[in-house]
Amino acid sequence: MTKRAETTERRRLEIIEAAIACFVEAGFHQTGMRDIAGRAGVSVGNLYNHFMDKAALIAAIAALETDQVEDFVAATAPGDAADAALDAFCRGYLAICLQPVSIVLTAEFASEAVRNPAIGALFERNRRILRRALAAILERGVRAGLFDPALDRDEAAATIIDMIENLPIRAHLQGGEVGADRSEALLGFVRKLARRP
Amino acid sequence: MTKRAETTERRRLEIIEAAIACFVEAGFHQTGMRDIAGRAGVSVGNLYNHFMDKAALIAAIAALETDQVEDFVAATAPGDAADAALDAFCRGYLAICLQPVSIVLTAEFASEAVRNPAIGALFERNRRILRRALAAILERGVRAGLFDPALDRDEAAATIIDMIENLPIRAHLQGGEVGADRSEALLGFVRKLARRP
DNA sequence: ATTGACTGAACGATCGTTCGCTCATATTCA
DNA sequence: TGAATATGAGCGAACGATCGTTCAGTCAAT
Repeated sequence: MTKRAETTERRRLEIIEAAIACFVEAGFHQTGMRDIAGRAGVSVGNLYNHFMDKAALIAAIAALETDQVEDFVAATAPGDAADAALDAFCRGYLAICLQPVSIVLTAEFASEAVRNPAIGALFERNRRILRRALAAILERGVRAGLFDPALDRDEAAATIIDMIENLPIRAHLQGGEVGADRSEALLGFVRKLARRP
Repeated sequence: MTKRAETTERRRLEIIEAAIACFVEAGFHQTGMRDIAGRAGVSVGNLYNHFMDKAALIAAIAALETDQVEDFVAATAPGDAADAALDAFCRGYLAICLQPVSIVLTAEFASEAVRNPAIGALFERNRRILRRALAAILERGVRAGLFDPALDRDEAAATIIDMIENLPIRAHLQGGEVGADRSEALLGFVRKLARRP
């Protein structure tokens, strides 16, 4: 890669990070291009050399999240026992969702996705990656006789992911923290949901 | 009530309903006061005779939701057996959340609440009413020996409410509907979560 | 005679985006 | 290799549109 292309990519990332910071603080629609430019230490006009428009910036952030999710899913070892894998998946994804960035952006993306199909597709794509990985763990557990054979794997996976994503948001709204007790309570619910009757 | 006060209140409701319709279509921050005024068949200036500002309009909608939630909670008969009451609560609240208005507004309020403390307080108030009612049902079930005594009533109640609220949103994003199968799957998860081991 | 619902033009601020411009770097050619 | 050319990152003023809000004025109900 040439030196020019390197600095361009670095700048691109700087802009994305500035945009994330702004969106977290103020939300998509309350953040202006001038806010992002100012935070990134760049002119307004230059934003448009790196991104077609504001929507492209939002999409780039969603794409960055896809990378993070794919890395996480790839790191969940498929060799472990299913019950241990389920625990590891929940703990790992909860750790991701507990980041302040995630808390706000998840809520922000969700509300945007409900109305904006383009964002909705990107959002749904991330969810599908997670859902499939978790459903595979559940399937493995059912085959091993660990989990309830009557379990609807896909629906259960989607429900568990929702539970994990919502815990930090809920805690944030109640003004509290997600301590070890709450994490363990969540894990208990998940285990109970998967366990055979 | 005088005739004047009557028409004023009717007008106030018309404005709120117009605002809801706009917010559902476009979201809080993409909806202008002119959009609301136009939809309500009223001048922009007149909006400010009924509501201090845009935030007051949003708050009024949240207050309307509080009424709906309180009515629902009051209607859940405390005489029923706890397991039947749990079913009824879930089905009833799911029916509320399945309304298109709820789907979008729930997501919209959640993302707004994360950042805006005033809205967050209103939002959290509605959640608390629901949480307490459901926690009471769980408590009754535990006392009757129907539910798991080790259950964290509050945390379980909050989790169940999240599950119910998220099912319609998730289905909407996936482009599908919430049929009887999905509703029943959700109910199964809830029962499993409450059941004693 | 007084009140207050109602109108719509107007205000200043801010929005996303464009555009003419400069300048450092990369590429091409003598 | 050195000079000429092409490229695109970067700037910031300016554009038209739209934002939430105000206000002087009208008119029907009290």
